[in-house]
Amino acid sequence: MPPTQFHQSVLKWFDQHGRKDLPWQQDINPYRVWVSEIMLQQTQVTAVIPYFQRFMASFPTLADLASASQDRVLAHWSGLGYYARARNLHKCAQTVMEVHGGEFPRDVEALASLPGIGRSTAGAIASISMGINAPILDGNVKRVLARFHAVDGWPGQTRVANELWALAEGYTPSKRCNDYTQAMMDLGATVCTHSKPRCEACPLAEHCVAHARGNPQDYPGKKPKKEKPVRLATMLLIECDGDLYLEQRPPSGIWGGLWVPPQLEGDDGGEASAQEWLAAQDIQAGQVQPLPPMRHTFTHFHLDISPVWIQLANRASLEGGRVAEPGGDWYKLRQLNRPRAAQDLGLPAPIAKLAKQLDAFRAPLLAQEDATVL
DNA sequence: GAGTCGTGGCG
DNA sequence: TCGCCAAGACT
Repeated sequence: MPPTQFHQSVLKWFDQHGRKDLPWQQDINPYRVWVSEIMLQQTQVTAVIPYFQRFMASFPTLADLASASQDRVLAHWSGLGYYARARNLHKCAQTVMEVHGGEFPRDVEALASLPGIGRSTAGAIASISMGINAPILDGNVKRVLARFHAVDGWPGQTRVANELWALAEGYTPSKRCNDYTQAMMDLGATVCTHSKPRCEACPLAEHCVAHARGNPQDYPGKKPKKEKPVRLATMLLIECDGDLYLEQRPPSGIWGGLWVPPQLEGDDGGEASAQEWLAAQDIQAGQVQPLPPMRHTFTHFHLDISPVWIQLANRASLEGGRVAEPGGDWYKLRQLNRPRAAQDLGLPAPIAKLAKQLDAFRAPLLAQEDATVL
């Protein structure tokens, strides 16, 4: 099928069925498109929309983002995952301000050299917000092209990726490249879906090899799977008079820069381990009580969490035992559990959940204490 | 090339 | 409940 016919079919379909009302499709400019593309990496549209809205309300321009603190940027990312995206986003904003005079370079390679922007994201920003003829190859486009040409193999392999990039480049039109880019993503997201593709609604079905073979679901090839290892952690929910003690994670790695309770890694002893830890730290605690364990699954491992609620009579008892480890701070549970937009703190999703559980756990006990006093 | 890096939804 | 996966990039 000649490229001209291919993109004409796709554009015609887009005019009738494409999405045009997503938040980042309004008031299009490189900044908004860039933020949306970063948020949408490995993340579905429905999850991104509220984050994008809050983000734009707080950081309307590139300059606003560049001058914000990393903590505040991470707080706006809290719950969205892949936090390196937020750290790179912040760094990228500052780079564009300092190196490019506050304007994104109108050049795909220059875009791709910026932090957090790879080849595909650079193509999306360039085509959608600048009208530059540049191909993209995100998960949607990979799926559409792999099926259309029945490309065998997993796209993680260089050979397969090169093949798909060549196809993507060959089909990208010089006119309406912005609509074409959006159209291919829409087609992959709404018609050529990974399970139960709606081939009857596809403008390319007539010439699609996988459709002709009757096995579109077999493309693209699946990534070879591996067992996810299980890691253990006892999380110490140290609480004093409604405040929770949290520490900031190191700048890179899991939950980099986010706030979490002290944890005993590789240990699921729960209450017993917590007691041991308290004794070793020479900390006098009040009540020590286990909360229901939870499993949190990352891309490449399971984390089995044993939360323990540790009540302290006063904060000094903790500070006395942990003077060697500064960097922690106290946060009001009530504040941690406010709606996300009001938060000023980046919390990983399971930690936010734990904070809520702890609050719920404490409520009836507090009521009981009040009743006893009366 | 293989690992690392989150989270929520869905079958 | 559980595995798979969704608008990838970086080391």
